[in-house]
Amino acid sequence: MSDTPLDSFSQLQLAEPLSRAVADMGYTAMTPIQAQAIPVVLQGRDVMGAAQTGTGKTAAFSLPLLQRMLKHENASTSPARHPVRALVLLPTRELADQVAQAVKSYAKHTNLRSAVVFGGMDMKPQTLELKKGVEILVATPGRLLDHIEAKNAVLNQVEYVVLDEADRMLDIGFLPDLQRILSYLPKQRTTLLFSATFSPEIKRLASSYLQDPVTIEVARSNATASTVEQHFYSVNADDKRRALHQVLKSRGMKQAFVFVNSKLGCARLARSLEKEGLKTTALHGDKSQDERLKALESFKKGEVDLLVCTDVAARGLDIKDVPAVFNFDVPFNAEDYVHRIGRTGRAGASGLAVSFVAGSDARLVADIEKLIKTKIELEAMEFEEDIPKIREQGRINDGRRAWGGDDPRDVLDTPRPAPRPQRHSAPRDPFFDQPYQAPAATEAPTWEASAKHATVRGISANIKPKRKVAALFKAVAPAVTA
DNA sequence: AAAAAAC
Repeated sequence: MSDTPLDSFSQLQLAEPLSRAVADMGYTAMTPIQAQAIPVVLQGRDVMGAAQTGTGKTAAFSLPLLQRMLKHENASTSPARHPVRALVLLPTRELADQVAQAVKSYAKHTNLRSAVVFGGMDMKPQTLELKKGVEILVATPGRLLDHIEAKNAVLNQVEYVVLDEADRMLDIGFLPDLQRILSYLPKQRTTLLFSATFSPEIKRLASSYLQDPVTIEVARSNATASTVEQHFYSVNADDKRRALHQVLKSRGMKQAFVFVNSKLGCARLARSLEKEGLKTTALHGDKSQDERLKALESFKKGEVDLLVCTDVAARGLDIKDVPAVFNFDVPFNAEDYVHRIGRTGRAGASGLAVSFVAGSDARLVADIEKLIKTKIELEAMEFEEDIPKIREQGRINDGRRAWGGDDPRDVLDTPRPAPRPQRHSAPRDPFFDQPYQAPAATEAPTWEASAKHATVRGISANIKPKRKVAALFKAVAPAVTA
């Protein structure tokens, strides 16, 4: 190989059917991960590849694999005319679907066949395709094991394995299935791991699955794209929905991902945002696969503006031109923050990532700060509808609690009165079923009340417009962790 | 604290 780095696909001298496919897609220049990974994979080496979200990892492994499969005919004397030679594993069904489509388009001028199998869909059509024979199989782990055990998929000829979102595939929830799948594969093979995030522990674990790997790290692993503008607003849990409305309006944003930590919370939020007049759909793992694919499709087509979702949508989904990502809840894992906000600002586009931070999220925000090695400034959210009121009363403090935390009684462990039993059948969840209504001016909390709240936890009642996470954490942590 | 992945 020459010492000058390659930067265009034409320099790779890919087989004609592949360079034609690349040209069809309008690609000319390679991204850094592609420029570095493709030549290494072409040499047949194992790879652990880390690159920021949205920088073309799929092409970085698909193209050289296809190239090698074209150049090196399967020499085995297997009775199967089309044994599975390459296996690509992914942690979610939607992602498997997406990667399968990409592989298909790169392979469209070749004779290589590909198929995708994932759960939630009828086994039969997948079985038929597998029986016809495919060289490239894209799959999620559970359904693949079903097919292996039903002898629909025979993997003893596999030459290449790709674990996309590798750190997720190696985490505790997936590892048992993954190990079982790998036990069906030949020991002698090429293994490729790709992700935007690799923790040191995962790197160590990963290396036990690789033979003499080449580590490729484009930018720092765990880095967020520099084109994404990130904000963290300290918002009372009850104010998150109107904060969402306000940011969308003030930034003139139309489409956005809205991430929520639980499936139930996801369904509820989607429902109330819909009632509040936003075109919304929900994507989470309690929906049928049919509904999941439909939700994603309608978001892609722009039929809905908001995709309210759980972390099922955090990784890999490549939807063009989504301008914003909201973390309605701060994610439990800092890695997921990197992946979530990676849904915007893809392929060099600009993007906005807004996270709503409640008081009990201080630790999570500190974790994110550490992972992305970036100082996070917590910002106060000023609501437009409150500004006249604030002026009129001649105060800057609008009476909201100094940190957007849970009820202070929770923190202080004060017993609360039991909720009144409902006499009549009430809506299942009054809070989420009601559209947000601005409180009447007379109901505005007094300054005294706010000062009392604030002194209770030792934070100045005068909210500074920007506060550091560290300060917040220091103030809140003892009470929360106690 | 949850989600994801098989029926």
